[in-house]
Amino acid sequence: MKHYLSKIFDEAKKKLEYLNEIEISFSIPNNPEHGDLSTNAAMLLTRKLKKNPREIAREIIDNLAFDSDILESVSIAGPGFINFKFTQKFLSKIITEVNREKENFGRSDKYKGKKAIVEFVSANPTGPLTVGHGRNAVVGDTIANLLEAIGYDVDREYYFNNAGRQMRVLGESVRLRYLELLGETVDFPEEYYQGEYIIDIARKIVDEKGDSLKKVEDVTYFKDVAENEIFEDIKSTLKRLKIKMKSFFNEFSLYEEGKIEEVLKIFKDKGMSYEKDGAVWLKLTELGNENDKVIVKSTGEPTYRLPDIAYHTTKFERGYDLIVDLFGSDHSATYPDVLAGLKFLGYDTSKIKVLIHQFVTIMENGEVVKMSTRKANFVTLDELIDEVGSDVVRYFFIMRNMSSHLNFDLSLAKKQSDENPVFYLQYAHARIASILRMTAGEGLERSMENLDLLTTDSELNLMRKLSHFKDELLYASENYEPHRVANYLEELASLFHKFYTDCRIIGSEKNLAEARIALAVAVQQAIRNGLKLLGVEAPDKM
RNA sequence: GCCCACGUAGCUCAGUGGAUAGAGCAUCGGUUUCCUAAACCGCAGGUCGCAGGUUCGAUUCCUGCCGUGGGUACCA
Repeated sequence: MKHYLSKIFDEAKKKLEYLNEIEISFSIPNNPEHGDLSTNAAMLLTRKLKKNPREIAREIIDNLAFDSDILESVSIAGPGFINFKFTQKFLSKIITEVNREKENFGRSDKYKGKKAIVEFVSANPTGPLTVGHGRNAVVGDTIANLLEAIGYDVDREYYFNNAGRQMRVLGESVRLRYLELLGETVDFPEEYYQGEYIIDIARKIVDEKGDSLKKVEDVTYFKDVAENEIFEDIKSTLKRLKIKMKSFFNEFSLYEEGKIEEVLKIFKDKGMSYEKDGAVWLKLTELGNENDKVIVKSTGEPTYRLPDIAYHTTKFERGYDLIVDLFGSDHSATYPDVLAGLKFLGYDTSKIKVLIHQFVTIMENGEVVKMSTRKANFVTLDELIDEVGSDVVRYFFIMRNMSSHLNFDLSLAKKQSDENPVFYLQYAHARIASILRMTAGEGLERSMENLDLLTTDSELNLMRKLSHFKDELLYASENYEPHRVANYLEELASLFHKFYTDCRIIGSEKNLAEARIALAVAVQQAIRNGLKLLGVEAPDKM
């Protein structure tokens, strides 16, 4: 629809020069009585032309050469909107379009040939994924799906660090629990990992090695076992959510390949770093940031900034056109340093899109459940999936704008009742499947021959909604706002349920019934395609 | 203190500078001889945190204030 309007406006620009001076956009009016699409072009020109916007609108309309088979009416309304109402004939074409494109309906090739990398989850293997990681995992995977839907070739990457202090503490935590299981009295420090899973890992070591490691003080073995166990657990959780990473990038490889040294040397050679108090500092103030920051500690160990910068240089070297990083808001302070460093090294940081999602608050029985990996009192993502299933988990994490705090009501989610919006969507899909089973039994078949019989408001509104699917997906993808897809699908499902109530199929005249089946099938396809992008099942029966 | 988000109906939240600010849940009422009532329809519910500013027009953009969360480490 927008495509057609852009076309006739381009024609009009030849006659009305002033149309070139503004950006003409079309939006969907809130009130359906205002037509299918509308533009505020005339209002934007009031100042420039010093004329009444309604007069300008009149002039624009007089210069629009439109086909009356496509546009039913073009009218001026309110302060100077131009409203466009499309014909039934044009609207119903969407049904044949869906039928033609099937599982590709909604997708586009706008970014075909471009390569993108989406880095997400990136939790270090120190414990099971928590509900907090869940939001990151689901949002990241869905964004990757959306980028693929608009043509990108997308790689999903998980970045992690299995060296450093965190992991030493992990190894030591396991060792102490191991000694405990062997009957020794140990003093287990509060800052160590308190979770039950540490004891499970220690028990496994006891089972396999008995007390042979009792005298071993080096934590390497304990650390390695813990890392493997935990990583297997993380991977299985991701798998349950249907998340498949292309690669797991280990920070350690940056040291092995000399990337860290390389970057450090450049900073040093170009006078961008200096030593103070035994540490190496990066002159971030010279790059426009607030404070200089340490990149190598006095212990000789780099802070996360240096490997992060080195890591990102590999993303550039790997030739990506778009580099998406998804972090929780607790990382919001780290990326400006990394970007500044990369910019200094000469990389085009406009290719990097840093996305920050806000925290998840878990509510249970009206109370906030506090989460911390180190302390024991967290809800794991796995437990959550056990309770409500992968579909509900994915949908709950995606249905809100990532910039808003997410209130996850555990008691409600556990209910698995009809209060849950994901069932509403799935039910619409299942209901159509059921209709198709029933109508087939009646000898009715989908037909594209008489789509002009679809003239009631419920039918027209459904066709309008379907017509917007592609634009909605493109907008959601380009703006990294996956929750819009969920919102759109809920609206589509709602319109379908209304159609179901208003327009019967079995019992209607044959041509009408078969045209309605065609509409229902198109809706089902759109819902299925949308749910697929969200990673949610589209069941045929519920 | 400073930096980044957020603040919309009782609750959870949509809302692409536009027209009468919407949905779900919760409350109350209605709809089934008929393709799944996991649905549909209706009632009620709002100083869009507060105060300024820009604009023909601001929930939307800017500034200040208040509130919530996060950050401000030689933790990540």
